[in-house]
Amino acid sequence: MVRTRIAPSPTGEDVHVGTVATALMNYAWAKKNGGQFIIRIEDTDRSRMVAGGEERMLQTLNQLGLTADESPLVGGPYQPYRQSQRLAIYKQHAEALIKKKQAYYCICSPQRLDEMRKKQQAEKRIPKYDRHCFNHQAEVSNQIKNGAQYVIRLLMPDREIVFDDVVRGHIVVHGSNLDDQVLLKSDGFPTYHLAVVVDDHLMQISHVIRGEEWLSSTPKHVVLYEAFGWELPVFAHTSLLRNPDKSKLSKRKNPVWASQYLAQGIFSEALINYLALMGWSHPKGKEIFDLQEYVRVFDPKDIQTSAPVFDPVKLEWLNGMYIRELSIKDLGLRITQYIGDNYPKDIVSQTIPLVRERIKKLEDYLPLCGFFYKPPDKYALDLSPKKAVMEKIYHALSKVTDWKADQIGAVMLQTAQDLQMRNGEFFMLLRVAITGSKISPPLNESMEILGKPTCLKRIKILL
RNA sequence: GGCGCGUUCGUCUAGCGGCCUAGGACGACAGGUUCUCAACCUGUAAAUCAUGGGUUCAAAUCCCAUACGCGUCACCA
Repeated sequence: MVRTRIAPSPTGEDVHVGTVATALMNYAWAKKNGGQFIIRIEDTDRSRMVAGGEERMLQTLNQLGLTADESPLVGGPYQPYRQSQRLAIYKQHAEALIKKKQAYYCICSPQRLDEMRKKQQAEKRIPKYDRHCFNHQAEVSNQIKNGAQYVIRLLMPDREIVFDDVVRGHIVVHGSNLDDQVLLKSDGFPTYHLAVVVDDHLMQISHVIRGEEWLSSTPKHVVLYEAFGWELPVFAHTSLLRNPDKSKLSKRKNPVWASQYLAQGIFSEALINYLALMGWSHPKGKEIFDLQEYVRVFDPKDIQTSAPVFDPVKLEWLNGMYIRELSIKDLGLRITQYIGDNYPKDIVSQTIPLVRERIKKLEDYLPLCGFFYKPPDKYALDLSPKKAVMEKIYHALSKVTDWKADQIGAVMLQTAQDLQMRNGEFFMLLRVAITGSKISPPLNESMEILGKPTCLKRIKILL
């Protein structure tokens, strides 16, 4: 049985696009194999919690179509799915490790640890816990009996730790390079390392697909699995998304919350499609495909080892492709939903065929089409020296009886000829007069939609 | 600094020892179309496959070293 999970921390405003990328792979692998995809909230760091972060994260993931079979929202056979509600389980497991002599109590104060590390660094040694408490266990248990605060540390074995990663291959790290990791904090909360191993095992997770940032701590997790006598899951460590300067994707250099892209009017299908292309490629070289198709062909073995740069330009191109694939009706629905109810629906729907090839995200609609709903408040060209031209246009237009794009076009062409103006120049003046902008949807069609009275009014005001 | 991972056009990538004088896509540029902008079509530039050594009849592909980048070294995840 394939069971995958993502284990995000609610330490941000929303779900990070990197988390979406790994969620996508986990989701696909579970679905491809008829298994389950689980969302577990890792809220063991109370100081970094962001209020409302969990709700927004879960909601955005849903919106993206990555719905979990088991989660804090829908529950499941291994609930609770929020680590803060599983404290007793971690404590019990940490203590079991003490009994097995694979972990020990430690009562060192933060100050002592701090001084120790400073000293080690000054001596250019690797900062590592010096096992002071391990070497004074009788004394330590005495103090704990008297109410001293304690943590539980893993006794890191002095041997090679090996495991296989689907993406990275065979990995060997020596235990002497690893610290005696704290498993249980003095506030009774587990650290990530304990909680992730205990939960992944208890929740029967078969494949751990997660970001590369976890690769260096995986040996610790392997030690834990072995200490508990549990079977290892399959590990696959994926590359991290990066900023253009190759640093880890960060807020400072890019929008990182998935909802920020959705808010621009990027479709969730396009975001998913784009993210799928980060560090993976379709076996047939396809660039555009839906989630279902991705599920069908995805395999963790095909994940790339190098870290891709997240490029919003290509995302926007992709979204443009999705926009153009939509029917006029469906795009109209999406745009209406995006811009809200303050715009007359009949006008909106008439403008859709004019903009479908011209926008890359829904956010682009209003800047391009605002003139349909209100007259220009400024003009991209100074039209005051062109009153004679406007006069001609006004008279020609007022004689049009059948207010249709081709009629308007014919009359305007004739007017340009009469004025002995080049078409380009003539239509540019007209365009700016009607829309205020040098860039607009096709003019004749736009004027048809605007209607004769409105167009005449917009010319007249310039006379 | 220790440990780990990585390195193919600006970017996403194909490539799995001969099909590679390295293919596709985005972007850029040029042209076509055109009343603008797009869309669409055609074309161009763009990668000494990080560098240096090996292995082999043959290497982008296998091995080693170096450089560079990234990650990680917390009672954060």
